[in-house]
Amino acid sequence: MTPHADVFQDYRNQFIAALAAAADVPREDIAREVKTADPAHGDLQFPAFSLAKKLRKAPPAIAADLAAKVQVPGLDVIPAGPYVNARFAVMPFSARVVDAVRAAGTAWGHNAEGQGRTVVIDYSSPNIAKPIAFHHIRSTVIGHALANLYRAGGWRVEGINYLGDWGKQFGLVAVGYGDFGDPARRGEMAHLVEVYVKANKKAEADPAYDEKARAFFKRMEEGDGEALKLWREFRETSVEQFGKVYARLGIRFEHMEGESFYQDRMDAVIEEIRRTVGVRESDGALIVDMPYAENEPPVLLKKNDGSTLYATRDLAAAMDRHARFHFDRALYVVATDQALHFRQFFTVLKRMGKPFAENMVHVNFGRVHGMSTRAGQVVLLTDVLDEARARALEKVRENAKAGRIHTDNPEELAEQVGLGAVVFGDLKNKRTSDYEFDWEQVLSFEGHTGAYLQYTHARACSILRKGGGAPASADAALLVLPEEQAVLRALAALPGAVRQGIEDNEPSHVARVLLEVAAAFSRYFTAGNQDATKRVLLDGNDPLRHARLMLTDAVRLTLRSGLAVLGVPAPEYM
RNA sequence: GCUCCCGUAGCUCAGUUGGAUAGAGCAUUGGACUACGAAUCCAAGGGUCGGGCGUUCGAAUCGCUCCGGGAGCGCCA
Repeated sequence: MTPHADVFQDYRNQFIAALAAAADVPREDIAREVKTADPAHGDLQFPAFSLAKKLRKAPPAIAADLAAKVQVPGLDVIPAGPYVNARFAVMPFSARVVDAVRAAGTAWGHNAEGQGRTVVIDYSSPNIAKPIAFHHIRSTVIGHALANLYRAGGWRVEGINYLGDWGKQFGLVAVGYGDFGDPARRGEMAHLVEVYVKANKKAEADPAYDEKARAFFKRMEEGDGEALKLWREFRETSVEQFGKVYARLGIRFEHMEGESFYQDRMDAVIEEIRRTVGVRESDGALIVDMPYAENEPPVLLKKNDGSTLYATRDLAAAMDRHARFHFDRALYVVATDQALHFRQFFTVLKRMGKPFAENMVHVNFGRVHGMSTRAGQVVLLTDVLDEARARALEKVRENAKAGRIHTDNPEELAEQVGLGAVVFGDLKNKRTSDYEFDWEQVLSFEGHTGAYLQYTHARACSILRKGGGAPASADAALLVLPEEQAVLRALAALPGAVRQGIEDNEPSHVARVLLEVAAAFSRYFTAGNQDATKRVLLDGNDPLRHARLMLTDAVRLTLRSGLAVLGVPAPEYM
């Protein structure tokens, strides 16, 4: 990784430096204003309005003046009204992009800025014994992509699956098991979920039943052997099931933990809070004694029966994680619903005098709406993945029959395509926006979907196979077609998307760039249908053929690299 | 009721943190396979950026307000 692999950023920095020197103002004043331009105008634009007051001149005059002074090799600078526009000259731009991509290979887009820093990412973290519905895909897939993203940024990543394996919901399952349980289906996750749903419903209607569940959990906290034995068994069943889904998604956590991990530290944590912030009793419960906004609920550490709550366990876990990993950043990939909890939880840590609380972030995401179910039940994640695989398989068979593809393992390919559709479907939008669940949309392989990226990647691979692979060297100066220049610009955007993705904890930045790459390359290779001179695989030993193969290889590498970050498989045939 | 988030094409969403004529996909209509594989591409129609007021050279983006939707608001996680 050379420090200047981000070609786009290099040009931008040079443009800024030249403008600052020409206008005799601090670089920061210019840097704020320089944007990527509409392709019709160029690659970079600087609106001169902000200098008008300082220089006491009209913006168009400033732009004209600056344009005359700014000289950067490889950058064509043109004044246009109040704007100073700049366009990358075909050379050296083309050569720099192609060289950078091929030097980095499948690590294209990566950087080393996080070197020596550690991020802890709490993601997926399902609640054991609660329904594992489709919406769990969000924390899992976003967290996984973030883990990959930070690794691509040079960070040390400690991914933690922090199971919700402690709390009243276990009491509900245990008590409910007596009434609704089927011993023959004892080891089935789906059965546990059924029991939970029924017990939860009953508890909502009957306070006495809820009380029984609470009492069971209290027994767990007191170390009751029989209660813990049942808990251990249910936990085991759930973890086993989760493992299958994670394997399918290609996810491996550095740490598999759970709230139960901290049960024996509750007293010490509460004692520390008592010493630093203060605690007090309220309606029989133990709460953190600090100012609360009107209408804001207090942070509860213990219920009136003495058992603990998740806030208490989260506090213990946070301190433990900092002690273990000395993190520079800690992410909690959890739905927006829990915003209040995290705000309070971080506030308590700050009041306890923990500076690391400043580096903790609630990476929130929106809800999944409209989960209209087929049989009136929750939509399970595995159901969606199965359905996606089934639909992809139809398409694979169809294409194989038509002679378009040859694969010796249609099932595996279908699984990859189905997975790509579901995973990418979740990651392509900003994580904070709500998610509209729609079978047709989630399972779609047409348009700008996961399959689109995979297809484009497979096509690039196909062209390379037919063309005898990527050449050792070629002349990038020959890549003068507008279609080729558009592809190059898309490729050059990946490093910026990775950096921005880390800054915003937002995988969709990478997803968007990949769509741009695929769209630009798709336009390019279908242009060859109409106009044979635009094809990659020209006859003979044409230098242009070499240059285009090299470009195709760069596309292939960019898609592979980006898809890997998103956790989407990239098959070579499709 | 209070707090926070959201409202952009018929539908699902982008919109470079205040910059030039608001963009994609789906759906609709028309077109491109004897072709580097059509899970693709091209074209067309479709917009008072929820309404109003304001801030300034400039607003989908910032502020105020109204309308509409969502979430959270003590012993669940």
